[in-house]
Amino acid sequence: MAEQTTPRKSRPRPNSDGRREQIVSAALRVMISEGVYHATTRKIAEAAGVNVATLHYHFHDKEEIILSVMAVLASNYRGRLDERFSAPQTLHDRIADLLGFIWQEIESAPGEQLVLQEMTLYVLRVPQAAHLAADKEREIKQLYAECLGRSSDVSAADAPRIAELSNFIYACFVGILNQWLATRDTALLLKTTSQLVTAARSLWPAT
Amino acid sequence: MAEQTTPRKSRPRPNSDGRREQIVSAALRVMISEGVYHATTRKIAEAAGVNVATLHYHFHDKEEIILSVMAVLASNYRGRLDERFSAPQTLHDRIADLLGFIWQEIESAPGEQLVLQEMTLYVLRVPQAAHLAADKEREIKQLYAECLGRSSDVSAADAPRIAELSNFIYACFVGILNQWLATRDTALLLKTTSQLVTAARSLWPAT
DNA sequence: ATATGATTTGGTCAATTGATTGGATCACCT
DNA sequence: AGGTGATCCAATCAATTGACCAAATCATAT
Repeated sequence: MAEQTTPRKSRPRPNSDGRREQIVSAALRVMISEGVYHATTRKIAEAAGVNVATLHYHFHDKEEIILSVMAVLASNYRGRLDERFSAPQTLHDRIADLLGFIWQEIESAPGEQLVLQEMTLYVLRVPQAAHLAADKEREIKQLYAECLGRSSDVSAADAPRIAELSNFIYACFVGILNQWLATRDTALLLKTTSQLVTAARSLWPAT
Repeated sequence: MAEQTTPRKSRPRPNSDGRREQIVSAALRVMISEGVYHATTRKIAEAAGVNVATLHYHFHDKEEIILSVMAVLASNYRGRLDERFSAPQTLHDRIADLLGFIWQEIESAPGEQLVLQEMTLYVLRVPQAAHLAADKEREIKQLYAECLGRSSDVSAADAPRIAELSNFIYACFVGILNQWLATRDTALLLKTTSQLVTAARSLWPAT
């Protein structure tokens, strides 16, 4: 089995560098165009330009590929959210900015969002992977909480209430996203999102 | 092909009454325990106690069975929501009551809710059935709007704003439901739902 | 250059899948 | 009783799928 995290080790190896990433990337492309459940090993291999057996050389089985795609999606999202929101801002403004950023993420890659939703339901049916759904929830909520918690007018003592607010925003926006995936009604999404901004602000009475 | 809507016609038939319902019900049971994507014709036939070929006698193909299950789920939901909310009530109270009712629906049949979510994503990958996802959205929103619109302190002229409010409540609660399906954290769902009640009320300033 | 181990490949297997066929069975009519 | 059409079933087909194997290929160390 190949190592994926450390690109170079003491023992030299033939050039399989980045092959896992290449396969995972191809798998994501297939999933975007055909859906998680129709992403077969053959389609993935073809999209990656490698033989089907090569998939099983770098990955134990198909499920490991799927879960790797999920990890990559989550990691990408985390990265993009992290490298933003450095300038000081009031909570009031930051709530609107955060939701605007999330919408921008969706608009720029709607296929990935649909895959992410499919993936969530997928892991719920795999007993040994079901915890990944809850893990993803917790992680994203944590990111939102950090983002909102660093607002200029929020103190560290507000952390618990910020966590509650972040959870509310996250949970509700997932629903708005689901609605958009089903209807592709962008005007409606923007309208509902602005309602969510208003509602979220109303949940934060000044201390 | 058998007729499903009219149980009795002028021309008499052998005893296949209710066979479609029997098969659809078995399909739903399989989907609840194994997921929409793992509901094979053989498992459905076994659960229904009939031969696999009988499935194709009553249904054109497997997809027709799946879509029938979706129709049944939506119809059941519509029915249960409709036969409630007859007593007069203020909008303030009705918002909380509606969300309480929805949670009760989920709690009493969580498996069906997961299937419904899977079904929504399923139809989005079937071009000729993708419109069903948007249809479902519109229908449920319509139900919520009717429910809230019949509040004692709401006039017919408020219809557009009631529609907006209903959409907000529906969209957000779908997100809360998704979170609960992933985490099964009931305490969190109740907390977030009460936040949604507060937020929704704040979106309705008295005219 | 040759050996060595990592990597890739074509070919293949066993299992599962949705769907079909032809005949058997049933209820009802004359 | 015999006919008729609807209904059901055992058996099977063709396609797809995930996984595996033995041989070929490649990169590097010696």
